[in-house]
Amino acid sequence: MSARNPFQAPQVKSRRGGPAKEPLSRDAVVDAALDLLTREGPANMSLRKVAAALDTGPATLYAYVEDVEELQALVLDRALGEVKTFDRAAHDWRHRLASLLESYFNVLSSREGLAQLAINAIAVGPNALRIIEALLGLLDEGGVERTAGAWAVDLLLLYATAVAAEQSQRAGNPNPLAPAALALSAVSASSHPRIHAVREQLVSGDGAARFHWALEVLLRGILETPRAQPPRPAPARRAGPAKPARPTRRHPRR
Amino acid sequence: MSARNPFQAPQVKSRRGGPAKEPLSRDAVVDAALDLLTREGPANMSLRKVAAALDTGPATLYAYVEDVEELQALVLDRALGEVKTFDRAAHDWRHRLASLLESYFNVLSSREGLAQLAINAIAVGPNALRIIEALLGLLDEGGVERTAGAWAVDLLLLYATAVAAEQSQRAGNPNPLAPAALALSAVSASSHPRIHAVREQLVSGDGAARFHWALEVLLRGILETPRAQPPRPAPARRAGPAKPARPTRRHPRR
DNA sequence: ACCTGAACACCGTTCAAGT
DNA sequence: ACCTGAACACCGTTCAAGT
Repeated sequence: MSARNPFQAPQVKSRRGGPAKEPLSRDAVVDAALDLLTREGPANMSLRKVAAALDTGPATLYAYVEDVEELQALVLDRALGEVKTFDRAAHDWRHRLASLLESYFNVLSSREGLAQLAINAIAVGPNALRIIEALLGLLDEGGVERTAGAWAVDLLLLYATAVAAEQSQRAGNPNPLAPAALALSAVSASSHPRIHAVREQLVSGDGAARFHWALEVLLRGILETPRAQPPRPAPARRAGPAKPARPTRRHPRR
Repeated sequence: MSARNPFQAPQVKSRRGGPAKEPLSRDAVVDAALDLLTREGPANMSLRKVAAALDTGPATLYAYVEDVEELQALVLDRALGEVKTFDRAAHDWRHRLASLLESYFNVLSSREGLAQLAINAIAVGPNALRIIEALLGLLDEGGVERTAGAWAVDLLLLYATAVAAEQSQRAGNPNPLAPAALALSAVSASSHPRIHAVREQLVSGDGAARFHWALEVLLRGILETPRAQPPRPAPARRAGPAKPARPTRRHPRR
């Protein structure tokens, strides 16, 4: 808070590139940071570099931002502004949900280091809220019960975030299949036969196919898994065993 | 520092605690680092602190370790040695799988910062391989097809790791429900009605119930979701919307 | 009162000099 | 040949002095 009103400026002063100083603001700091992240990568989004980009000393930023963690959270949410929370082309709720998560995933993947920010900061900025609200709505439309919906949103975002982070950190390495793939391809067939047998798939590059498969996995599971505590009025007994309710499942094949 | 030991006898090199030098080794470095992580937290597992704990200068460690990233990977795998890959009490493959993932989750949660390491490093050390091999075996036992099994292992570990990281970083904050819960509880009912309705569950503390619910979601989904591309020779048509054509760069590298 | 240069207490990594 | 102190190029954060 204490957000200096951005309209309060006396006059416009050449804004781009020029070293001419303009009054700082929280927004300007976040803009500069996201800009730096986009153009120069995550290693260059330090407070000092951001300050330098704004042509001031590192101490100055502390007037607008509590600490570096807060700056990162603000940058993340600013970037999440690009996530499209609805897709007017898709009418089926499942497709709209897939489309939303894909947009989220793509935005996180669009800048190196952004996904890493999303993992470290629990996103609760205005844009994160917009995304969560939309996801809850879609799941509700799909008939998912409320609490399960809340947990499901967490699970879906966790997954999309983690995959984005995993892939983008691979992107950081010059060699796309650097040490991990190398180690896996070297696994001996005798000591680890199953890994050996699927060593290709474990590191497989086809991110899109995997992403859609996992989304399908998550949605099916979410639609079919009731919470441990069934929604019927419980008897006098206290709330419950930590253990999952009995599987009750046939063994589906294929 | 560098308190020269007055007892600096050319004696046997008393191994614990004493500043008497013993020959370093990669193992000793990893041990010291894990020890530091366990006792002093992730912020204190810097190369410099590890070197200091071993009573030497920071440059010395580079004889045993490529860089800090490698050290972190080694520490992670050392810690993963504690994961129990089989549980003789449980006979059902589902329970054994749940038990294994729980053990993995518990180990990552046992030291602050460990889960964070697991997210950043793609785990391919010997203990990670042991865990992956065991998971592949369990899924095979459950009738999951090979490639789906490989993807499923990735998904299951990703989830367990992400949850551990999410929770442990909450643990870092003095107030367990610090800024995230606060922000969520403040969400207005009019602008975000669905979030408002489930604001409790979104941040809900009952980690165990959620973990089991999610595991159930993942397993059901995995068992019931065939891969997008059926194993028959595909016709000319493409399977999906097929996101971006990947760069296909093939630099020999290194 | 506000702003910020300089200082503080750290990093990871490199290198040349000492043994 | 090996080891490592010192140096280099960075961090985030604090504070006192200057305007």
